[in-house]
Amino acid sequence: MNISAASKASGLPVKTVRYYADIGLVEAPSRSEAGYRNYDDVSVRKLVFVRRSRAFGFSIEECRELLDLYQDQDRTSSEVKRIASKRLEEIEDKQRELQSLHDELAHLVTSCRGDHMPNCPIIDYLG
Amino acid sequence: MNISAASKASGLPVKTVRYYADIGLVEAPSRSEAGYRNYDDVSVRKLVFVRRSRAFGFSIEECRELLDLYQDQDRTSSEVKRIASKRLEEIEDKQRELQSLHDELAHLVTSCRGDHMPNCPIIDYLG
DNA sequence: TCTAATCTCTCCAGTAACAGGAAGGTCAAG
DNA sequence: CTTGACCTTCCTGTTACTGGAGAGATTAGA
Repeated sequence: MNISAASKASGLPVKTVRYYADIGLVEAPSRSEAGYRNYDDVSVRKLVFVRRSRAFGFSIEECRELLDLYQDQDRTSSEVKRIASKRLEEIEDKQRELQSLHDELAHLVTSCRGDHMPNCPIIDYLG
Repeated sequence: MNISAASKASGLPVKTVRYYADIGLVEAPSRSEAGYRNYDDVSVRKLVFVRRSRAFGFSIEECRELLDLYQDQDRTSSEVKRIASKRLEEIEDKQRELQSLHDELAHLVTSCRGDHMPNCPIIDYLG
């Protein structure tokens, strides 16, 4: 399987697949005579794993840890849960932050008439 | 007012104040004989304006637009409202995304026992 | 007045996670 | 045999700063 086949199978852009190999996250198991990367099903499964992890917002380093645990038959689920819980807390923090930003900005936008006059509560608030 | 005084007055780090001058966002009105930046109240007000705008998540380019409108006596509030509404929509998009991530991840975390066994629904889901 | 500490300056590098593009080799089809 | 679609590596750019080096300026204290 060359890189574009692996790209399609994993759902990641070719550039990203190559990048993950560069940083030692998911490398192609071998190279062709001409130097082309050869991917197999195992590597593609790892790429998919990383894609899904990234979709949850895990950083590359966290993906590396999760990938290690994925491959470790002696892992404990508590290790996985710790990483996931940490991410969940980050999400909740971000949600609270966005909520307060939203409320404040929505209030300002509502109170702005949005007409041809210069007077604007949004600008007033920022200035 | 030298740069550290402006930093304190605006609530922005010295590095950031210098950076904003570098990119032509908020420049010091003058320089001392030795080349030190001299800030005045007007510039500090602009720095505060940018700090508050950034806190809402406006990009530097949006801050530039908002700052222009701030200083433009002939602005229309509709221009301001358009930019703010755009940002508000981005926030709402992000909120929806985070909400679905949260629900999914929270479900997984809840269903993971977090014990010494390798079996883990989080890993199963990602793999 | 000398000195040491604390400014300030400019310039360069690094961050996260890729994306875009150039230059050049490879492969399959017609 | 050529054409077009691949593949390779390497370099640059993205966002909004932050950290640090090296060097000059200023200020407080002895």
